[in-house]
Amino acid sequence: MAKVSTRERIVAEADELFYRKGFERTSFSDIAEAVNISRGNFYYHFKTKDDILDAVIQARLGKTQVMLDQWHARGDSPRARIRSFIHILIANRTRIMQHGCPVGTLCSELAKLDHPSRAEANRLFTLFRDWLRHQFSQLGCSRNADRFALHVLAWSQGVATLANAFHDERFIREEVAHLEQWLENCAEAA
Amino acid sequence: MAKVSTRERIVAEADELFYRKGFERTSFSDIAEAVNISRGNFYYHFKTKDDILDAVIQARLGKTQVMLDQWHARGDSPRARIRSFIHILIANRTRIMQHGCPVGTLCSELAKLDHPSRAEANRLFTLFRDWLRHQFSQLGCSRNADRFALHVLAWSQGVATLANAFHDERFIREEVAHLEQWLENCAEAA
DNA sequence: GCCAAACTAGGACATGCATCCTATTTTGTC
DNA sequence: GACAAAATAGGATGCATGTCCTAGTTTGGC
Repeated sequence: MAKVSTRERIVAEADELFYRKGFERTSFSDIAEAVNISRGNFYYHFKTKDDILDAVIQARLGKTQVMLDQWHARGDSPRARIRSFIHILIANRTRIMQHGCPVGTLCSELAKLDHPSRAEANRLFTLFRDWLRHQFSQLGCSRNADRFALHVLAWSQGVATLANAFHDERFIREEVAHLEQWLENCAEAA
Repeated sequence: MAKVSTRERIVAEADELFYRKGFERTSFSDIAEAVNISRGNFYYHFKTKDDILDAVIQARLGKTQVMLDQWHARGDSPRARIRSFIHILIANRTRIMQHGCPVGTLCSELAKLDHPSRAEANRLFTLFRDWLRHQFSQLGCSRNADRFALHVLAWSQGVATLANAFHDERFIREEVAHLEQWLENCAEAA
């Protein structure tokens, strides 16, 4: 059965709404309505809106870690794992074109709000960064591992931002191909 | 004298505040306080908050066009002009690390809000895109001009997003150097 | 100097929001 | 089945915000 707790449902719906509408634009009523509970009940599970944000960030961190672990469990090569990362852009293209990158847009929004949880949200970036760095190291790019990691991360972010603005799927595919090509050659360049 | 009109001051302060705090987070009171006029006076100049946003976008479009024109007036080569574009990242690095790219963050925010002025804000991207495409054409990359334009734009966006998250100036400089290097070679690759 | 038009001030209003409070229902345990 | 604890409902509260309104002040053309 594995009944989903109310708390988990709140976090899941908040996650989705924060992604689609942004953190600030999402009200308690929005989430309560989505979860189908009363607004008052809410405060039994979370004291403040910021608490929900924290829970959402933790949930995203957890889900991301699970995803990365799964890629490792498949026994792929480091290069294939990096390719998996790049391919998130393709897999999630529809939503990225609609709402941008979940990580990038959240971090940008919290930066503008100068929100206390900003640092915690940035850990989502750090998680990918560290993971990518590790893959590049295993690929034999130890010296440039962190630079390459940031490079791939930045590239993905840029693609997501523009894909969101221009709603352009072809652009995503072209840039992904371009980035994959770079990935094939980067080991030698190192 | 060239006395600055109240309207112009409103637009200038709103521009700045929208950049620093985001559109939604910026209230009428914030702008009124910054301009040093009463909240009521405001509505003599702008009927709604959205009207101010439109004015800000138009102002940004105008300023951007002026900047591009100036680069042309200097008589630089197309490649040097593209380099000028890339160097915005360096010139504005402090603010980018604090608040991100003014264009990217605005477009992202309006996308999340599903705001009517979203398309108009995207014209800021289009302005750069068309201009970059033109430069690449003159560089002899006609076939890939638009692809390259989008590529440079995306790259810059990605750098701005990560620089904002990680507050990392060295990263900006490295990526700019990297991008300049790409620029030197892209004509041949075309 | 007069007068209409441009401009400014500041309070009023309705709305939406995060948060709080209290009363009621459900659930787990003995 | 009793009872405490967990969970839920929904109204109350206070505050900030966008918008409106009306009354006062300044300014430019004659």
